[in-house]
Formats: sequence, structure tokens, C-alpha cells
Amino acid sequence: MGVKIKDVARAAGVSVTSVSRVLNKSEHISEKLEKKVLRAIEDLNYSPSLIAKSLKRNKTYLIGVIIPDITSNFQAMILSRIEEIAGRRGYNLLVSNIVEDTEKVVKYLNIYQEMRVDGIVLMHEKLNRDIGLFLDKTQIPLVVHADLGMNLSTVIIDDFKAGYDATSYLISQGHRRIAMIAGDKRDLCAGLKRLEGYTVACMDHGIEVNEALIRYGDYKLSSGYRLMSELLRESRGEFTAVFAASDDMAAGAVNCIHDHQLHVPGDLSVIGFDGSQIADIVRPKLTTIKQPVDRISECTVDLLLEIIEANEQSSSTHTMRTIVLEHELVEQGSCRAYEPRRVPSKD
Amino acid sequence: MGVKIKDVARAAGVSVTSVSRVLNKSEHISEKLEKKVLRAIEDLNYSPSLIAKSLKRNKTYLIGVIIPDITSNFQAMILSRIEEIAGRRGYNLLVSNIVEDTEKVVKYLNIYQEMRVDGIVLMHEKLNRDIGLFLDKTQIPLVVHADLGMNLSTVIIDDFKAGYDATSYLISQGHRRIAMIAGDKRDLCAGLKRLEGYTVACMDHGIEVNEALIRYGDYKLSSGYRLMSELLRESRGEFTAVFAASDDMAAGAVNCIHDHQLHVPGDLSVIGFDGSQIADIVRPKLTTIKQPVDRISECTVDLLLEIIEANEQSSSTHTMRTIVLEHELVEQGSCRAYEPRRVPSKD
DNA sequence: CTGAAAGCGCTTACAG
DNA sequence: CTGAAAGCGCTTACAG
Repeated sequence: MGVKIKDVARAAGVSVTSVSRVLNKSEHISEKLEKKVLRAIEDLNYSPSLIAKSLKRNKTYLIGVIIPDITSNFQAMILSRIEEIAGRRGYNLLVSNIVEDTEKVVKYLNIYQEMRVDGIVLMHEKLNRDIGLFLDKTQIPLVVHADLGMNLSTVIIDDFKAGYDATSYLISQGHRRIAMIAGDKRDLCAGLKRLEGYTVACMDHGIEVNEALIRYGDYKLSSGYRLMSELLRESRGEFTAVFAASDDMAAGAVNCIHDHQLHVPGDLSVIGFDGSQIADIVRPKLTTIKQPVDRISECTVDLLLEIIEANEQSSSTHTMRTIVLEHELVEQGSCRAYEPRRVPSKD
Repeated sequence: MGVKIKDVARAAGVSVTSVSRVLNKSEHISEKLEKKVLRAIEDLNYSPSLIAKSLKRNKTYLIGVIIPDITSNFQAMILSRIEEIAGRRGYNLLVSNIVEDTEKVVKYLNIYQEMRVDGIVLMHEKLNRDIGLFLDKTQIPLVVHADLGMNLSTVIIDDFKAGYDATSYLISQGHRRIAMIAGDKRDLCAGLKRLEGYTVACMDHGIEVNEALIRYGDYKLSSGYRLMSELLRESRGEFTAVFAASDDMAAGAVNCIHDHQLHVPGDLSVIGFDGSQIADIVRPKLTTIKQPVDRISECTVDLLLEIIEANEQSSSTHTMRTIVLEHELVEQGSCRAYEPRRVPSKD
């Protein structure tokens, strides 16, 4: 653990400059010299220090990723793809899994800055003063997976429209009394926008929004279960369909409904959001708004690296870009047309 | 993005030494000087370079984590906990999500070495020549979540015994013809050991192992589904229970059974492995071998940091340690006692 | 309590 | 094609 470039140079009988050149294939080097160097590297089991290299080159090949919850299948899928694509392009991921809240986000943003990461991917979508300040002044290339209302590069879907579409779909199936298991309103996209889509879709179809039918969760399965049991306890019979802001919550809702001896979609229709693997695990499989995970991941990495590389050329041009990807409504088994006079039957 | 310690020193009218001392709170410093320095740091929005610091201190506070598949809920839970615990102790995670195989593992191990990470957590449990060589000679503190049969520090459960227990449980419920949806035999613990546990448990109870009832998957839900449909196609009626080497595969098996109009546990009992959230999502909930996720994560970080710190004191003592944690059989709804003469009924 | 200077392990003009 | 030397941004004996 102590062999450095100088040792290799000595062993090979050449200068450190030459060793460095062999390592980086940066200039033409005689075959003889190269062979000697490679030999010495092998003999000494030399591993060049990326730390020293980073310091000198002012480039770390590190990307910091801030993700709210890796145990969410949807987020894990995105992270996994980002890792793969970035890795193929020579970048490594520094990952922070912020289970808790906004304070930790600022803490990690600062650490990333001190680590001199080449870029940051931010999947967190709550904003507070400190985060806003940081994002506002940092020079680090950054892609955000949410529309924070700031002048930042983003890769997103249209969460408002997606929420609108999910709700309209239920309405088109004849449902008029629709509950919503929403996310956190402070989440600017997954929380607020999807809820707004729901609200506006209701209004556009002449349906009065009933606040009692809107519940706020944390996207996890357990909160979907809990909120659904609240709904069944407090508002049973007042709704025929549910729109959940995540597949995990939708799955929790489905399980809760089953545990109450009711059927999906016979008694209640449920539509989810994300298109994660959970949607296919639960029975019936969830009808859901599918986010284009692969496209999101690719666009995120592509855009980030584009900004990074542009920055390396001319350090001042910060091109902001917003990429909006299409979502897709996937019909599976958890919704069905509302039948006003249907006699409860065992099928 | 260009202000360095020298600039702070100049702005504060002190030496860089003093700035460094304020930053690191390393020695006593007059209040007056400290105030000037903090002021300058604030004014210039100075962010110290961890890269430079790492080079000098020969310490990066980086832990490299190699994980086969983040989209596995079980692995995500462990990663999430490790991140949390390590973060609390000042370490950051460099994460590689090796979807593919052993080549990539070696590649990332080498990158970690070049990054001079302070330690490595290896969740991968396949071994090839290059990985063996690396593990054999590296000086980097390392904790492996598998028994690779090498002299390495490990945090594991007893996978043989766990496989034995799962199988014995089914046998104790009266099952004699038990299929196994196993992992990859090249996975030394999750693959091989659990399978051996199954085999030996059968033999110990005078049950002949029927190779046709053993299928090999990749731990994912989809392979559980696929293998179960193979079993139902090729060996229907020849088994009354199934042991799957992961909850994901067990969940896939349960869904497959349902899709064949059969019931769990009425027609077939299913036992899973891991105790991940998937076990609670599927209906019926899975009876499963629960791994102590929190304990595994804590012990892994504790052990790794212990080795790291011991190394920093006296660079030679590499204490190998093996920590074996207890698994637990959690009974939920997916198994039931075999009734030889049971008349198929619709309940 | 404070500072000047050497050095961490590399890369890269510059000179030959 | 090859090498000597400066420098990346810090920390830390050493001296005062």
C-alpha cells in the first residue's frame, strides 16, 4: 500500500514523467520504455492514486447522487440504471440515501462540494431555504429530477398531467367519487403536482372535490395501507375508486382492501403511479401511470455529462435545460368500469 | 469554485496554517483569529477540498460498496442501513451495483483501490481467480457478506442451517415431497449453502432428493415465476411444498401458482428467504427465513471501521473476524400442514 | 498562540 | 522520445 509512481520509475530506471505517460497513454513513448514501465508496474503491483490525479487534474469522475429512499423499488431502478450508464462512461457514484429530511440534503450537498464531485443528481424534491441557496450559487453541474421552480436543468415527467390523466381515466370508467392517497405536499412534483392534476381533473368533469377523501402519505406501502384503512373506516361507501401517488401506496391500499374482505376491482378500483415492479407483484396487477425509468436515467446521465463537459471547455456557459418525458397509462387488472346498480356477486 | 485556503488566509490576514487549524479545530487558536478566519470563509464562500486533504492525510472517509442488485428489496434495505450508519460516523459510500458478473466486480475493486477508499464492503458472493487474487493481496480493510472460504472478515448468517431449518419446517408440517427454487450454485452462500441445507434436511428425514424438483434461478421475482411454471408443467402433483432461496422468487412462485388457479397454502405451501418487504406484500404473506437486516448492517459497518481504525494505529495487524448472526423463521400465511386425504374444497 | 516551509502523489508545460 | 521541476490544495512537524 505504499508503492508510488516514484518507486515504479526507479524500478524501471526511467523518470516519473515517463511512467505517468505510460499510465495515461498521453504521448508517444518508445516500446522499449513502455515495456520496462509496465513490467515494473506489474512487479510492484502498483495502483496509481486517483486522489493525487484528481487534485492535479481538477476532475474526480465522481457523481454525487441524492436519493430519498433506495428501498423504494422505483428509485432503486433509476439508481441502478444511472449507475450502469455512468459507469460505462467512466464515472463513479457517491450515493446518499436520505431517509429523513431536508437538513441532511444540505449536509450531503456540501460534502459533495468538498469532495469536488464533477456533478450531482438530485432526486429529492422538497425545497427549503438552505437547499435553495446552495442550488442557487453552486457551480457544480446539476440535474434535478423535479421541477423546483428554479433555473436548473431537470429531467422530469409532467406530474400534473399524469395526475390529471390517472384521474380522468377513472372518471372515463364511470367513477365520480374518487379518493386520493397523495404524497407529501411539500414534494413539489410527486406530492403537489399529482394532487393538483387530480383536483383539476375532478373540477373539469364537474366533480366536487371532497377534502375528506384526500389523504397524505409518504409513498411507502405501509402508509398506503394505513390511509386506506382510514378511508374505509371514515368514508366507506363514499368512493368507488382510489388514485394513489405511488405504486407502493397503491399496493398497500389493495392489500388493505383485501384484508377488509372487499375486492379489487370489484368493489373498488385502484390506480397507482410509477410503473415499478410492485405494480406487477400485487394481485390484481396494478393499472398505473408508468414513468419511463430507462429514459429518465439515460437523459439524466446524458444531460449531466453534457453540462460537465461543456463546463470543462469554457467554464462559464451554464446551459439550463428541461427535458420532459412522456408517461404512459398501463391498464392491468386493478380498475374496472363503475356499475351503479351492480348487485354484489361472488365473481 | 476557485477559492482556496490561501485566498482565505489572505482575506483574513493570517497564515494558511491558521486557517487550516480553524477548519480542523486541531489546536488552540485565539478567538480573535478564529473570528477573522470564519468571517473570511463566510465572505468568500470557501469550501475546503477533501481531495487535497485526503492526499495529505492519506484517508478518504470513503467506503466502497459492491452490491449485486440494488433493485432487490433485501439488498436495498441493507445498503440503506449501511449508508445511514456509516454516514453518521463520517464516511461516505461509493456504490457499485453489479448487475452482471464477476468481471465487473474486479474492475470496481480496482477502482476502489485507486480511489484509496478506506474500506470495502463486498456483498457479491461469487468467486473467480481474479477476485480471489485481489482479495488475497489487498491491504484495504474489507468485510464480506458471505463465506468465500478465504481468510477474510465476514458478517453472515448460517445459510446452511437456514436452508436446513426452512426445509425441516416444511417436513415438520407433514410435507415429504418438497421442491426447491434455488439460487445460483456459484453463489457460495445464498446459492450453494441454502441448497445444501435443503438436501441434508431431506436426507436426515429419510426423504430422497429428487433432482427434477430442484430449479436454479437468479433470486428475482421473474425467475421464481418462470421456474414455478416449469415445475407445474413438468412435475405437477409430485410436490406439496416449495422452498425458495429468496422472497422475491417465493413471491413469483406464489403469483404463478395463483395464475394457475391453485391456492397457497391450500394446494401448495411456499416458504421464502430473506424477510424482505416483499414477504409482506404478497398475499398470503410469506412464511420466510428472516435475515436480521439491521444487525447485519450494523455489524458490517462496526467491524469494517474497527479494522480501519486498528490499521491506522498499527499498520500491520489485520484481525480477521467472522460474525455469524441468527436467522429466524417467521410464520405467516404461506404454509400449512399437509393433509394427505384432503378433498379439494373451494375454501 | 502563530507562521514558513516541506511534502502528500500525481500531471504537464517546458526544454532538450 | 525523454526528463527536471513546478504546482494542484491541503496538513503538520518544527521553530519561535
